[in-house]
Amino acid sequence: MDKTKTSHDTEEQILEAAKEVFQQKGMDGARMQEIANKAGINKAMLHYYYRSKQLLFEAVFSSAFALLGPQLNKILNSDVPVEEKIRNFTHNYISFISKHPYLPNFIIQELNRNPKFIEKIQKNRDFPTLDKFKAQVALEVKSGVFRPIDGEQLLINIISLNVFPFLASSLLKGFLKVDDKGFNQLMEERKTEVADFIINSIKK
Amino acid sequence: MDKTKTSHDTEEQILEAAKEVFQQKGMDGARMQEIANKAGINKAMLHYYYRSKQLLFEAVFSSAFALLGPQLNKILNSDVPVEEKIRNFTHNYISFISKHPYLPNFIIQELNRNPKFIEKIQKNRDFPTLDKFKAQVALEVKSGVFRPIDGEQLLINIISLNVFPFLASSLLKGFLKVDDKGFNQLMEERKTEVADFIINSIKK
DNA sequence: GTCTATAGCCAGATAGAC
DNA sequence: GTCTATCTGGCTATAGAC
Repeated sequence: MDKTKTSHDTEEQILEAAKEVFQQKGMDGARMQEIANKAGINKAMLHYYYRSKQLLFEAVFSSAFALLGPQLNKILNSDVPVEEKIRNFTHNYISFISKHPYLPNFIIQELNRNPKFIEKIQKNRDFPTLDKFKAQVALEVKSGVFRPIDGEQLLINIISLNVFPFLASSLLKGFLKVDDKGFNQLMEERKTEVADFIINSIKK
Repeated sequence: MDKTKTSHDTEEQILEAAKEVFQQKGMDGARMQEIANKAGINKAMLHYYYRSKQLLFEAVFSSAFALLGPQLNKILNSDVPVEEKIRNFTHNYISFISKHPYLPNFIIQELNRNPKFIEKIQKNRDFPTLDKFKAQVALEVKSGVFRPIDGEQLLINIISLNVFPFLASSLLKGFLKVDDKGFNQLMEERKTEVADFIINSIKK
């Protein structure tokens, strides 16, 4: 057990604990003490490794955002037809969410709080590009398979239908008067319902 | 200018200022000082009228939530066909949002932070009910006008498509690489695009 | 009802021993 | 690298004069 190994472990434990707390409580609601407790170390160590709450937060935010790129690239830049992309994305999204339940809400919330984060992240090399997806959609429209629809609007629709219900789960649970079990049931049905809904709409 | 009038004005000014600050910053990020400044009065007055930050927050939250009921009742309980409800709701939602830009995000965020709020609000007498809408949809399905679709799922879809883009505006702006102007243009197009998208999907 | 001044607390950050 | 103890500032809330 050399020093490097120990250092690496502690740093990693802090980041894990910080992810949990920041993603559930947000920047303003998070407490350094809670992160320290969850990491099983002292509050002073947080500052030793990350200097300040702000810097620790940014480390968490960047690593959270980095998970989104691959998800979106799946739908944008893979080599399959649009229809299959939609089915894949819709079906896979629930399992992604169950691994990272607080992630979409966290990202959207903190991005609204501080929109300049987006600039930083756009410069990232694996930031997803829309060109391929838009070209695919345009081709399907031109060849008469799809009704006329803008690729960007379609993409907004796909993301909206998949992401929103999890963002607003509390609201929907209250509104539809279902408990956790009932809500999960509805989401399970959406694995196929959403893709059908989209494809019914765009196909001629 | 009697005392009652003065009192009423001050209380109202505080609530207005509190709405702005709480809806932009959330419970944790809001500062009583900022609310006082915005209301043009002293910090002590906030406590004089509302006792604590928590109670002031709850006043803001309740009044924000109360705006949602009428919006949803429009689509759920008016006496027009489903198709028309969808067009009306979709078209009207943007002008509603432009009056209350931070409202949906605020409600969803704070509801996630503290899900017990929903219980309080469900007891409200004008809490929207889904029965009529679900019956209408079921009838259209039975008579063969709509393809088979569950009313609850359709409702989730309608809300998702309309609300999400505004919730995630920062994310979408960065992602689609558009500025405020370009984003507003996209949202303007959605006034008709979203309704078409939904109706194309559900109509046989 | 409205203000100024301040109490009291809590959280982020640091000093310094080991 | 890790800890305990402490500083410092900022925020909610209240006391008390007018």
